Amino acid sequence: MQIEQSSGVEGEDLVDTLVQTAFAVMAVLTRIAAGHDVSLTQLRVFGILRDRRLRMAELAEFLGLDRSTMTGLVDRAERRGLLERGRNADDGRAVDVYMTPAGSALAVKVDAEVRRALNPLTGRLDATQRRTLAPLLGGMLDQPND
Amino acid sequence: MQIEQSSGVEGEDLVDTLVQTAFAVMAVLTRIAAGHDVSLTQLRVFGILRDRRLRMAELAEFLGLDRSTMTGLVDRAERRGLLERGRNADDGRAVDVYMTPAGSALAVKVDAEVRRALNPLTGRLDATQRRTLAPLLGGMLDQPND
DNA sequence: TATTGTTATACTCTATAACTATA
DNA sequence: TATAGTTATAGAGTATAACAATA
Repeated sequence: MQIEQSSGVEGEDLVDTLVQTAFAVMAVLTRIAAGHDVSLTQLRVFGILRDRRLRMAELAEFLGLDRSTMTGLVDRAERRGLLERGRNADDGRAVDVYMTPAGSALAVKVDAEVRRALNPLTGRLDATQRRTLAPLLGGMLDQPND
Repeated sequence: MQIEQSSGVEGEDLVDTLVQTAFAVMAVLTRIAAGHDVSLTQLRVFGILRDRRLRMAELAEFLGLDRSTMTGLVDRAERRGLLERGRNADDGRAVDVYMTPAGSALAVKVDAEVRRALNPLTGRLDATQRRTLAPLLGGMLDQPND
């Protein structure tokens, strides 16, 4: 399996390559996120809340994290003015979370940087290869994993 | 970019798909690692030390982490009998790290689990697609990123 | 009674700065 | 003087258990 981003990719199988690709992509994301003093998890939060307003519990569900973990995560982002909490109209127990304009602006900037960073990676493929790769990866993701 | 593992992959571009794939793969790795009470970083250490004995500084370099971070990382793994420290023959300042038999055994077990978990993912592709995908991803990884 | 979110607590990962032992 | 590793410290991410407020 080789859980590292070593470069030599020749005879290994698809799983090896998948794992190496995943680590390479995560390294890029982590580096860009760190450049804006946000964590990978916060990046995911921004992606999820881009066009949604969710309750804490729903956000936790999306992220696969415990509800108690969300408190600190949202606390820190709120303290920096990137997220905000608000009341939920339907349920007095629930707390909604949503992006602030500053948070959205940061998300857009990070998105652009990620594209700029990853494009040279995907750019090593020619147009035909790119058109081939996307649906192949997409096909793998189509169904949720066990 | 959509930094989340939502399922709908239709019109997005290759970068989106790549990021989603990376998150999906990392989720699998994290879950399996957690099942054995090891972190993703420790999994990477096992991958790197599989067939090598490295100095602390070299291991840090491979992982892209600070040397001070390695101390705790190796401490915890050593305390659990998965790694060991030893003297370096050439340099009295250096400390070598290497897998114990127990560590290697765990690495083999985790490796098998990862393959079992990821194969259904790759298994959704037919043989031709699999033969196409591997070299495409490999081509992207061939050169180190900026 | 059950659910939502928070708090208290504990552990891991991570970095920076200061220290020691060796080169 | 420079390098290797560790320690001290601080902050983020994560989970479990206990709790208050609401349903």
